[in-house]
Amino acid sequence: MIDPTSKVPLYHQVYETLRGGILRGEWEPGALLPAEPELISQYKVSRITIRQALDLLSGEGLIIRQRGRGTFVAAPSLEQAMVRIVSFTQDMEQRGLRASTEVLAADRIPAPPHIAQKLNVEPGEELVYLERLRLADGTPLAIEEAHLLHRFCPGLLKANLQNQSLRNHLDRKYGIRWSRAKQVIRAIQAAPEIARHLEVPTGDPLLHIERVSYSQQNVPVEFLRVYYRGDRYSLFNELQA
Amino acid sequence: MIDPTSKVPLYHQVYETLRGGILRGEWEPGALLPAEPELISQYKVSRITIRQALDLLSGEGLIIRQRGRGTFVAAPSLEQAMVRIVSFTQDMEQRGLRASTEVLAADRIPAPPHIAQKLNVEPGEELVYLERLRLADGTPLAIEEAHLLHRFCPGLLKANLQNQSLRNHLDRKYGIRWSRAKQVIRAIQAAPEIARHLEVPTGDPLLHIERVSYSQQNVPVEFLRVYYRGDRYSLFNELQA
DNA sequence: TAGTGGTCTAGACCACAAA
DNA sequence: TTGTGGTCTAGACCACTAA
Repeated sequence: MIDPTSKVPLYHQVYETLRGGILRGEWEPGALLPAEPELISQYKVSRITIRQALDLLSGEGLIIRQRGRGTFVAAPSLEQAMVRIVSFTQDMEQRGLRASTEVLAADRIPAPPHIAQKLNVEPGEELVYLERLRLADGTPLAIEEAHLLHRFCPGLLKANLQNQSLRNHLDRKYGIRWSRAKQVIRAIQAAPEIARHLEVPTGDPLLHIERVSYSQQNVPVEFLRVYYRGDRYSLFNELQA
Repeated sequence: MIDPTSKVPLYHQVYETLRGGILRGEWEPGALLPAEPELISQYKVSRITIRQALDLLSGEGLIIRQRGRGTFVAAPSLEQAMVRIVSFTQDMEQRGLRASTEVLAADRIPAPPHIAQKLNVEPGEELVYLERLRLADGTPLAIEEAHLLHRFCPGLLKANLQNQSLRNHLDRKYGIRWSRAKQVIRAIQAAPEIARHLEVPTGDPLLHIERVSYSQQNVPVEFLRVYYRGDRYSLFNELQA
């Protein structure tokens, strides 16, 4: 499973392997991971290398290590929505809600200047514009306006995005996976159009997030605007000294 | 400087020492830290131990390591406000604004049930209540309502908190330092009283943060509510895949 | 007592940056 | 070429947990 001749560091290969297993759900939350000596013989690397991989997982909050007991898979937490790129569906699951989606608009548009700038392309570059209403337990919770660089995902509009996650589709059809994203969080008033879709009065407070997502090649590919109903959505995080 | 007989791990002592130096500003942002071999001879520990300390600092974003060049002190970023416990003054500095404060209320009150619960004490326990208007470049930006457990900071109300940071005062007089904090971020409407102080219309959107801060003994000591003007304040952060 | 993760060491080779 | 940080090893002792 681990390739010692690869240019990817061994500890990172171990990390990716374990991380994949955890995210794919091969171990339930709370499950005991193999002990360090077992991982050593399984992957044929030294203890320090194994521990380097576990350190990464622990730093991400994916595992919990307890001296004398073992290493456990952590339960996904609400705080992950502020640290990790999480899909709407995953986010809702963690909150104990059922997610559904309604596509409001799907078009090809030329990039307006301010969006072109965030995506680091020329104004007028062709974008895929996707506007979706996100519901939690059947009630409107958020509106997402995605702007994707068309040249990275031609033909995306032909896909059925009502029932299929955009994230999976980008991965499977175009090989696009996010590596990281930067976002800005604000409180704003609901514009009439948005308010109507979210079924709140115009002017109600919304939690607004603007996010630029970068592909694994570290290229900005998506500019996303999300409007969450202020009365139904909040963010959690933990700060360090 | 490093005590090998201490029960605190060596790497953590090195980490604390370097971290303190960086936070106290002994190195300017962008400054070159001593190279690893130098730290080894300086602290008389092995390279792995030094690197363990540097890994922590790097994970916090306090340093940037570049192969072949060296290790540099990172410039404080706006994103730190979402990862680290940052004072209002520090936050404003990073945004290029001048911070000032007006004390609106300072009292001793019995803990209301919902606050008592967050602080893990009985309702009625005595609290120090401190309401402050925070200004940026002379204009109202936020209102902070702090609730502190009185028994940890008796006599706090006698202090001059107009010109002195609460954080420094708690540290110097009571030995209270925050180790971590949990917070919830929401978008809400400005209530009339808050709106008046912030000089915005009632009902305007505010970014609202509720935070419980834990002392180094891991005891919740402060419950804080902050109301930021939505038009003048936003949060930044970076997400990982 | 046996097994777990936590800490620490000395030493090695590598890739990258700068002079 | 020199010095930097990046990776990796084998081996050791310790503290904690659970049986």
